[in-house]
Amino acid sequence: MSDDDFLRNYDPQAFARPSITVDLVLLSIRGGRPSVLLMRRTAPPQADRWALPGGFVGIDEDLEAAAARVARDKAGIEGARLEQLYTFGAVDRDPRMRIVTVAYLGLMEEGAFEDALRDTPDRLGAVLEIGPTGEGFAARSPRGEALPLAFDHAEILAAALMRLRGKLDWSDVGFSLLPERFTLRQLQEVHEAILGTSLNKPAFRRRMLDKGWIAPTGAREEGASFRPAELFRFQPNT
Amino acid sequence: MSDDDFLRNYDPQAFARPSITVDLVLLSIRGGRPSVLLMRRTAPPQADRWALPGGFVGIDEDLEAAAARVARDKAGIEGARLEQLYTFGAVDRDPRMRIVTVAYLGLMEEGAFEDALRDTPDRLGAVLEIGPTGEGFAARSPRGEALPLAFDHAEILAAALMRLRGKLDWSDVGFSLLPERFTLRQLQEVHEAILGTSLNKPAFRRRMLDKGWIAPTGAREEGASFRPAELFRFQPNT
DNA sequence: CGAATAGTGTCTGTTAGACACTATTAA
DNA sequence: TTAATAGTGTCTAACAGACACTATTCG
Repeated sequence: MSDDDFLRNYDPQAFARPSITVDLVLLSIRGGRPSVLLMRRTAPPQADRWALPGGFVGIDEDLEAAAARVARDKAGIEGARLEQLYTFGAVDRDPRMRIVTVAYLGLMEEGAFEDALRDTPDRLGAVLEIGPTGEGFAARSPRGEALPLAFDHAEILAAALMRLRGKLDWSDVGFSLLPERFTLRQLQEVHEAILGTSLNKPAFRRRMLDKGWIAPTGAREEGASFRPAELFRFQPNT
Repeated sequence: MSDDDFLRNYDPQAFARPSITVDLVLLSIRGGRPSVLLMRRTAPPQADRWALPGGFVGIDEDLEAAAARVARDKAGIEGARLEQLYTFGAVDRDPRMRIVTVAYLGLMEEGAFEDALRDTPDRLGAVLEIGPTGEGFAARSPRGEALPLAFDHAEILAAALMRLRGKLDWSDVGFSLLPERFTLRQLQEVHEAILGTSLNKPAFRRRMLDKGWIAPTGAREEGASFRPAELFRFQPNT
């Protein structure tokens, strides 16, 4: 930024400028399907459409802090793994005023996600569908009805799922979607849900064990009606 | 965003809000090394430090349009491949006022980059260095002097180079750094410059040809003092 | 014991690195 | 012909998919 520009814009009131919000894709794997928290809009514009939880960024608030605050206050979620996704700033993305939004992806295990949905009629865990190359995006209610989305939130959701897919096999994002202790089968189910494909069991096990990211706990699954699987935990690489 | 929040913030003057800028990492491979355009700051704060070209986002201007405008007006560059990188919004990243900046990565071939540096004393093509895992970042003048960077621009530059590295082998970014017709050796040099390693020639050729991204033009290099190499061009996958 | 899932051994095809080789051009 | 680089053939090691197999636990 040159100083000319700076001086012309120093007075925060002097020129009209966009507002900044954060919007959150709070995602988990529920029943083997990728699910995100959506809120029903109760007033115009876009009343009765479904929207991501979001909020304005405070003047003295870091972007990550704003995302964490929105997750807590609007969605009742703490402890999600938050990661910046992309910034959406099309001039006409909100009909009311110019709003640039920084989208964050928040990952959590199924239990925490379910807790956040309790007793809240205007909140829902939407199932995401998307084709192998990112085409054919849809958000559906758990019963399968297509959900109309507000603003450009379909674009944000598609970007979130594609980001997850891209990072899944070289980063540790998959573990953020599981409880602290998990079986290899659960880990495979998470990967299959995100990728939308089925995976080969021996190859998956080998790959995961070779990465050195998981350590056996010695404990085993409880409550299984047949042979219980070993429980592993995530251990960042040495 | 809930309507409560919306109403409290509807009046653009009612609450203090961050400003939005775009900052550009305009990058090319020059002499086999990754180089970015930096501008010397001539006034406080951070006078004599080196900064990325940037500018405020207009109230009726898309983010991409702002990035293209800054590339043209501040750097004299048109036709770069622009891609959103990351949004930096730490509260104290600029000492004057709260500024959230959306960083864009702009790639171009060496010739276009050289043109942009002509006759401009306060502008420079800085050579970037970074370790294999992203540590040890440095920006140096072509003569090798370390360049002090303004604000959080070292962080932005490191993110840019790591993004390039990550995308290099599955996307077509490498071709944006080459002229329309290029030899496989030039393509390999671009990859080596970005990755900071040397690559195996036969393996590299096979991989590139197998991807189906390049097509022979039939023409050959001119002016080589020995056997001239075949010229290829980029052709998006069928 | 039988059902059902956990977990393994092994074959095969693909791909990358290494290295030596042949091919082609200008001087 | 020679120097120098373009371009190829082939061996080997690493790794993923496929499939069949063994192991373990509950009822």
